Amino acid sequence: MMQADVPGFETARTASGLAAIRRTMDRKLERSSGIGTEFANASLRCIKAKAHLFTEGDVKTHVYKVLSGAACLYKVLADGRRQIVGFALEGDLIGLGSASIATYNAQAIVTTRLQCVSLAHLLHMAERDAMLALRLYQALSGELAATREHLLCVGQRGAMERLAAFLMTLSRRNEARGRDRSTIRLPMTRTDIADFLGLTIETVSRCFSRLKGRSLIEIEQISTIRLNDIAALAELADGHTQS
Amino acid sequence: MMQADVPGFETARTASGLAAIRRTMDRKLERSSGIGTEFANASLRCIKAKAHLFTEGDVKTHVYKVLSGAACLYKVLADGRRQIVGFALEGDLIGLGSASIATYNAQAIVTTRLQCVSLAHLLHMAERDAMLALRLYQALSGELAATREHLLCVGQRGAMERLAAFLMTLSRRNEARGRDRSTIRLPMTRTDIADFLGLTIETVSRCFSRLKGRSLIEIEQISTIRLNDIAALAELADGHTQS
DNA sequence: CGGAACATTGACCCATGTCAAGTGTCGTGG
DNA sequence: CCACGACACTTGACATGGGTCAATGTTCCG
Repeated sequence: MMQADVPGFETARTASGLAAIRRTMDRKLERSSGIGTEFANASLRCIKAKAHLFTEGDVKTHVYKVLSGAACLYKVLADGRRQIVGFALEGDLIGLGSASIATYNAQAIVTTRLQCVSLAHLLHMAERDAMLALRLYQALSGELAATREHLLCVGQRGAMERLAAFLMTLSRRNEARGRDRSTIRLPMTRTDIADFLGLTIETVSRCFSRLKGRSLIEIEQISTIRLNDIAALAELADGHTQS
Repeated sequence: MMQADVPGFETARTASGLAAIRRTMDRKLERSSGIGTEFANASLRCIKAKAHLFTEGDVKTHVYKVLSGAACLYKVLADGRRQIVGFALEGDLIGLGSASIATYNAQAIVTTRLQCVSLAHLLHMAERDAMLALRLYQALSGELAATREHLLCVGQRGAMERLAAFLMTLSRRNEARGRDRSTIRLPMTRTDIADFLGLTIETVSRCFSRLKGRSLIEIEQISTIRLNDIAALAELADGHTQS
C-alpha cells in the first residue's frame, strides 16, 4: 500500500515534518484493511451465494468484514443495466460510508462468512475515539483510490487492457498477501467480470481466449487462471502494447 | 429494505436506535462540504488556469477548498490517455485521503482561489478531535459515492446518456445551492467533459448538437447551457428513453 | 485585425455489442 | 454410476455506436 518512494528531497522541510507525523500515525494506527478490535466481539454470519447483504435504499445497520468467500457491490440503472463498483474479497470491509441509506447493493457471489459490527455502535465509538475515526477515514480513502483507478480503467482502456488490468489487480492483491501472484482465483462469474469492467460476457470471454492464444495466461479451471507472463500483462494493462 | 434471506438482522430496536444516533450526529456535525473552522485561519492562494495544485507522485502537503473557480482531478495512462475522475467546483475540497503520496493530478481549469490547510496540521488536530476526524470521513464518503455513481455512468451508459447525466448532476448541484437549476455554467472545455465522460471531443460535441436539435437544451454561450426540459433529460440519463 | 485555441460537422472505420448456435460443467434424481 | 437439465461459457456472423481523420467554423485575445 503505502509506497516507499517518498523522495522528500525537493520539498525538504515541509515533507519531512509531515513524514514524521505520518510515522507517528502509522505506529498508532493499524495498517491494512483492519478496523481491528471493534470486530473482536462482532457477531458472525454466513450467507449463501446470491443472497444480498443489503440493497440500495436500505437503512444501513452494519459494517461487514469478509472472513471467507466474496461479495460484489453494484448499482443498477432503471432498465436493469448493472455496474459492479467493487468486489469484496477475504479481509475486505463492506458498508463503510456516512450515508444512513445504502446507495448501492451488496450481494454474496459464493457462500460467504462475515463478521458484522453495528454501525450505531461503530459510530458511537468513533465519536469518542479519534483514532478509530481516523482508521475509518483511512479505510474509505483506500476504497476511493481503488474506485478512481477503476474509473480510469473503464473510461479509457480497451477491452483487452481492462481484462489485463483486472488480472493484474488480483495478482498484486495476492502478492500483497504473500500468495502466489501468478495463480488467480476468480470466485465471480464471467457476467460479474463483464459488469465490473463495463463490457459484455462475450467480449470478456473472447479476451480470455485471446490472452490464452498469446499464452499470456492459461485457464486451469474456469475459475482458476494462471498468469504466464505477468510483465506482458502489466504492459498490456498500461497501454504500452497494442491490444 | 433488508432482504428476507438475512433474517432477523434489523430489529425494530436496532434501527430506531441507529436513527437516534444519526440525528444526534447530524446536529453535531456540519453537513455539506464544510470541514469548517479548520479553514478559518487557512492561507489563501490564487492560481491561474492550467496550473497544477499537485501531480501524481507528489508528497501531499495540503488540503484545499475552492473559493471560486474550478479544478479537475485526473489520472493518466502511460500513453497519455486522461481520465478526469472529478471536478472540484466552488465549495469543494481537494486532496482529502490518507495516502501520503498523491495518486492523481489536480489542475485548475480557470483562475481559481483556494483556501489551503496543512495536511500535517489537519491530521494533528484530527488525532485529538474525533468530530473533525468524522467530518473528514463524511467528506470522503460523499466523494466515494459520487465516484461510484460516475463509474456506473461511464461503465453502462451510452454517450447521450452520459452527457445528460452530467448536465443533470450540475443541475442538481445548482438546485442544492439555491441557484437556477436550468442554467448550467460549464467552466471546463469540451475536452475536459470528454475526458470526464470517457468519450472524445467529437462525440461530446455531437451529443450537445443532438440535444440542441431535440431542443432539450440551448447553448447560450459555449460555456452556458440552458436546460429546456429537465424531466426529459433526467429520463434520458436514467436510460428510460432511447439515445 | 489576425492568429491560436477551441468547437462543430461530415465521412469512414473498427472495436465492441447483439444475436444465435454450440459446448462444457455441475448438481440432482433415478 | 449414469442421465438429464440447467447454467455458464465459448465461438461465430453480423450490426452499430462511437472513434478517427479531416475540413470548417467560432471565439477570444493580443
